[in-house]
Amino acid sequence: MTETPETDAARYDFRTIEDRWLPVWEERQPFRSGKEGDSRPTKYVLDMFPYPSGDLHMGHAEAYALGDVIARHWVQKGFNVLHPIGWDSFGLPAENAAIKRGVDPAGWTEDNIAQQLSSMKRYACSFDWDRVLMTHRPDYYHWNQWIFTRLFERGLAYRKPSQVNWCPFDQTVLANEQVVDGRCERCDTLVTKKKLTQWYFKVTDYADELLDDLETLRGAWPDKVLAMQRNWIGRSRGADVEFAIEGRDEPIAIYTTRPDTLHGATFMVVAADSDLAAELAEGADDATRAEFAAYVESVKTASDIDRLATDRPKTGVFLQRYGINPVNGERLPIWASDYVLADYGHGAIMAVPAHDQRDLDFARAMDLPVRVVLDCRDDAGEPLADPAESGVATTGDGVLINSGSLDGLAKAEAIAAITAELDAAGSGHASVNYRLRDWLISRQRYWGTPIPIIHCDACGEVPVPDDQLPVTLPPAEGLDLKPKGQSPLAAATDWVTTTCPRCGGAALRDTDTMDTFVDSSWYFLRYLSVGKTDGPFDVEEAKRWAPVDQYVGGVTHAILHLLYARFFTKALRDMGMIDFGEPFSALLNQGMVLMDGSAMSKSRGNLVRLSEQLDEYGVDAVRLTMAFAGPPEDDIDWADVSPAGSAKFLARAWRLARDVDSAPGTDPATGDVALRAVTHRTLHEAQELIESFRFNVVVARTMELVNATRKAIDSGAGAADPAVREAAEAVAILLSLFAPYCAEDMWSMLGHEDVALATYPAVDESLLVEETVTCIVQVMGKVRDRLEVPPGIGQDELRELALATEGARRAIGDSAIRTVIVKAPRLVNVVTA
RNA sequence: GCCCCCGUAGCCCAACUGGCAGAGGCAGCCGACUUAAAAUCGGCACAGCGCGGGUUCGAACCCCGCCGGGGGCACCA
Repeated sequence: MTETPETDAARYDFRTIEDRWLPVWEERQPFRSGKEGDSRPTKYVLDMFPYPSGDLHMGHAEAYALGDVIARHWVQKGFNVLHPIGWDSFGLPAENAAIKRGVDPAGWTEDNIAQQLSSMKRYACSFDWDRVLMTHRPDYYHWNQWIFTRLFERGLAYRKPSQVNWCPFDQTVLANEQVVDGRCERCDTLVTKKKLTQWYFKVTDYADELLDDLETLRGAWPDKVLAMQRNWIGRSRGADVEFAIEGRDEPIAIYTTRPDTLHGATFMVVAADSDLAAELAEGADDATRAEFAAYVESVKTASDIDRLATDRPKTGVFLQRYGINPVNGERLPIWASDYVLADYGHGAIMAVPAHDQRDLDFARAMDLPVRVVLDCRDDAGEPLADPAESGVATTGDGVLINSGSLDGLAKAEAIAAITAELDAAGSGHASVNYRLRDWLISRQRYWGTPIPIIHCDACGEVPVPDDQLPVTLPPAEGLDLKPKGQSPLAAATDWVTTTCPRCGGAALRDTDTMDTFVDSSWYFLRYLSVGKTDGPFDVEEAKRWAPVDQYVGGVTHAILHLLYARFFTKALRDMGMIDFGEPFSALLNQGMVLMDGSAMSKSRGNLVRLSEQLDEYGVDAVRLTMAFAGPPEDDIDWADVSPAGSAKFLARAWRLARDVDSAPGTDPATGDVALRAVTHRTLHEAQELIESFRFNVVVARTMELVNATRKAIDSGAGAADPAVREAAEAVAILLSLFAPYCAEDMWSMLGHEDVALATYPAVDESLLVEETVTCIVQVMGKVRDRLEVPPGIGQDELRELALATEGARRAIGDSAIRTVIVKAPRLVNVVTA
């Protein structure tokens, strides 16, 4: 071991630098955004807020690194940037931790928040620390309750009994969105069905708008997310058709997207678990009733397990009842089956086995007739095989046959014709259906927002008056939080027992809590007025800042959270509280951080701890690695990237600032032109690259600039050249987006303060024009020569120069020239005969 | 089954949206400095763009068809 010749101060050491600047930033708070009299134009950059389960992990590190690049860039571009953070702090993990360790969920949550907050500060996130919110605090969920009440008043929050998704492990209901592959999103338990009366938000009222407004986000949101939202809403157009039922006064309505195939209906199917099926079975004989009852029982217990299996054989029960086809008076047997869903359309269908695969499968299983009413052809114009024989339904467009007045028509015409016919006859009409269901928000859990409703025997559901909000959670102490099918709040007798706000009589509080997605559906508005006590947010502040200009977060929320936030935004708009209908004008989805090809997990043994990476390579190197790894949407495999390489680069950049040997404020105009050109080209390009999220390329360009500057110092203009200072300052400013500590230290060595607030340097356009450009000379598309030409060269002049080149002449030889393509100043292509 | 996205050096990734396949980095190799090493500085090599057709003067880029990988939805009538 020998002494290093350099002193500490002359050597890049991330630990020293982090220790130096963290307290300074803590003191200066450069990212406070609510200052009085700030006339800069506004930008709202939002990172999805974290759930406080443990410390920050690599995924957070990526998300916040990328969000920070955007926020910091807009600050340097002269915007008043709002970049807040908070915690999505209600939810099952806190409750489960509480059950497991016997601690208070509130304490557990607050501890984790404190730890994450401190990690965020170390990570140099450019958050405005004056605007922090936490959804588990009464001053936040107060306004969940207030908004709930407004939705209730408008009929957008309502209670209904229905078959709900039930997680037997967590002992709570789940939204459709929280059921993944038939399993509970949280605990992976198979989900079953249960009939319960629950609270819903009427998202379906906005189905059309939620779908149509996606158009306005095209280009600003990832196509993938738009497609997923479109899919989820699942609008389908078709017709409702009424079938008279023998022995029943009322007809049954069915929904179909193919009313043109009405003549091909050979039976009807109702959802086995629907009220309609039960009612129809009631009118059948004893044997049928018994068979039906047994079938329904088997469907209920096994449905979600079996639904996972594809190509499951069709099952069902003939109800011994008949419907009448309105177009031809035929008697159609009515079956009950689980392949028809109770909560889509009318829970009943007409079955056209020839032209619907599911109906055909059922028909073949039950030996029901198949009637072809479409003449379908393959690409060669040959008729397709008879579905009854082949087992393959012909679901294409085809031409109608065996269909009375529709014969000879194509699909679209036939649909129009039959819809008009049904309409005239009063037995049907065009109709629209959605895959989207209303949002079930009731949860039988403790750690959430109490639903602000009082149940009164005399008055029914009575909302808690605004002046009695918030309805705060009773202390967890003494309550058994273990899942038991009923909310733990029900056991808080003193809390539950109350009086009716309307009649003053004895009444009970609703004991369910809200889905935590309610919390995150409007939090972006609460940031604008975190301390406000007389409303959820200030309308004027919303006008000033919202909607969010740039939202950054994981694609895991592509459906749930974004759809709900969009719904809330539209509802709040209709209440007159905001004047826009879409919450997030632009969306960036970062990828995941993997290790060795798969998601990190302790059990898999491939967990990379953020804190350890930060200790080993420093905050800056980790952040830079996140940005440099590739396009932000791509997953990063931590095994493929090199935080050590990033650290090395940062040291190299840092040494530029150390080596600069000219005074601050030196006019760069007299500096080395070649280096200046590189600097200005980099600054010019970087802006566009950042604004199109190509951060990896920005870093690469910055590396080039560092290399060019190093070269200028060592073997060119020298450390005292003004261009070297200009370049080093540009490096510091660009690097501040990715590596704030290193950049701040460089900036300080260069004689300045607060690199985060430094103005993005003006690009000197004159330095961007190149003296000469290389023109490639092709013959028949192959490169044969090159020319150095002025960028403004004319087409004709360039053609002549190119034709005269040695390479071109040799390649052309004796051939006649047919055409010469000239794209001045970069290319000439000679086409020979 | 349906719908999206992606295949460029050993690896991560660029390519002015149709014009010289290579910017940057990792790993590798060589050299300078060093007694030696680390650090640093300088240099080098490596793919013909998943495959096959088509359009074009010209295709990594556009079109068609395959192959491979990833993701979403999935009995929604």
